[in-house]
Amino acid sequence: MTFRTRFAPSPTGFLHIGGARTALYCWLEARHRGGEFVLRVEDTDRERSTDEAVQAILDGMHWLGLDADIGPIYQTERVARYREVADKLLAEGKAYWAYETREEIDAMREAARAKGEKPRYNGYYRDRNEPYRDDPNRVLRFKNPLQGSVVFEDKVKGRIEWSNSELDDFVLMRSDGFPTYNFAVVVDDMDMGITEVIRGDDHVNNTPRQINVYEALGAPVPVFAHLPMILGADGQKLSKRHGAVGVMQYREDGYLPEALLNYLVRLGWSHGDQEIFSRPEMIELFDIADVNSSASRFDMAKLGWLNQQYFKNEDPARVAVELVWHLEHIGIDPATGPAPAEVVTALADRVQTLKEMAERARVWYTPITEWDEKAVSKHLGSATAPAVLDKAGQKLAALDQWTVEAVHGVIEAIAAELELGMGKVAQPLRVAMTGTQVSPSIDHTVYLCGRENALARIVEARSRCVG
RNA sequence: GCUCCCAUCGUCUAGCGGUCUAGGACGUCGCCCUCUCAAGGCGAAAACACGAGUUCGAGUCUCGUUGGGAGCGCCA
Repeated sequence: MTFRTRFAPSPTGFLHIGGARTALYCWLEARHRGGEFVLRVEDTDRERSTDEAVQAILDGMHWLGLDADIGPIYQTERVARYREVADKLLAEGKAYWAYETREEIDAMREAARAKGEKPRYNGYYRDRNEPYRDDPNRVLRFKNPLQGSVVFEDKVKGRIEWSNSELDDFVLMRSDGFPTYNFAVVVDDMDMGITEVIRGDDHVNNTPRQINVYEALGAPVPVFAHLPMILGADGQKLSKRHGAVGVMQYREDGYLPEALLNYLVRLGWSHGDQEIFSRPEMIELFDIADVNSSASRFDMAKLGWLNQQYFKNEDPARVAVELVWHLEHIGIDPATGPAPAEVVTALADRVQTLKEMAERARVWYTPITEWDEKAVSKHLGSATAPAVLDKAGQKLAALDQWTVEAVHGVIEAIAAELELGMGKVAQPLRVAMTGTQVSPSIDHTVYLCGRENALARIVEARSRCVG
């Protein structure tokens, strides 16, 4: 039997951070065990499912590189199959029709709650053997065992036991003829040969009833692994207000998919003291059984740090591909300035997101529009600034080759000839090149401007000198 | 209310009865380096929720308390 996991999102919104981690763990577990990864879209809620959401999920998975071996499979396309299985359960006396109205069900629950009991369906039609009626309220309910308990060994939570007396006869098929989640998942996981179910721990409560359905169907019960939640930085459930955004938002915000994945894999899982994991390493080392059983919080600061680690260690050409996307996103034409890979090299240790990187790269692609007053008065207003700029203009114009090293040599020569410290040379030049007093090392800053541009900016800055 | 789950530095975690005067990472703070900003180096502060057991010995096992969370739908 092939090892098989599945990721089964419902398309009622984008792929959020918790879903992304679940998808990652399913994907890793399948890869690690040499099995297959199935993507199944749980769209039986016709009210809330949208095509846009389906697309958003697909886009998110693609961006993260979590490719499925099988799927996407859509549940709505399998309705005939659910009806078939439902009929079988009905024929075998393992399910029955019930005819209560929603109001009656609500009243039933309220009454139970009032008595301090768990709100449940009371099984009124369970043993009545009433003939089938074509009632608009009719639903098919599962005959849950009355006695005993359900026990399963969760791969992350450990042994969980549930008394059948806690479970009621839940709905298998709704009055509209569509299956409920608890029924559809079982049929699907059975049909698709899923051997390991990895999902959020908000499903732990559903597991016992699902196991009962597997058993009623005579199907093998898969192994379960329930992942703890990911909370917001404040320890509260992720909401629209703090961080419950789609993974594609992380792209917009300037994070590399490899950094997000690395962050996510370490959130709830670890391998000794290791923090950085390449994709092959994750596949090799990941084991769902090593996942922590407690909830964790999402920490943007650490994500930022990791993102920067990738800026520093990945091939600049790779990061440049993403940078170009961001440059274009803010209206900069990468063709109007230095090679993006060189920008990556210059800014890698200075920013944590591609968004910042693109913003800070702006000076090399577009003319300076704003001059920081303080910077100008402090560094262009000094007594030595004019001489520095004049010399820089001459020497840079005379350079044989325009390289970072050559530019660096010019700057050192100026400092030596004028008998000035590096600060006295670098700062006026920095203001000339950028209009501000903050930028990467001065040689890179000048180099990235390009000779023509650098010389023009020196002229412009010279005119702003006091003397 | 009922059922289930969870509990080590601010955060992510290591720890699978003795090697824990609890380790690493992010963040924070200090120092160094330094052309700005960073990055980097060095160092510091910082945690076993509480209470009973079991045991020669408990962060590690058991129970309880407290505190979080999830579920109790013809949502998934």
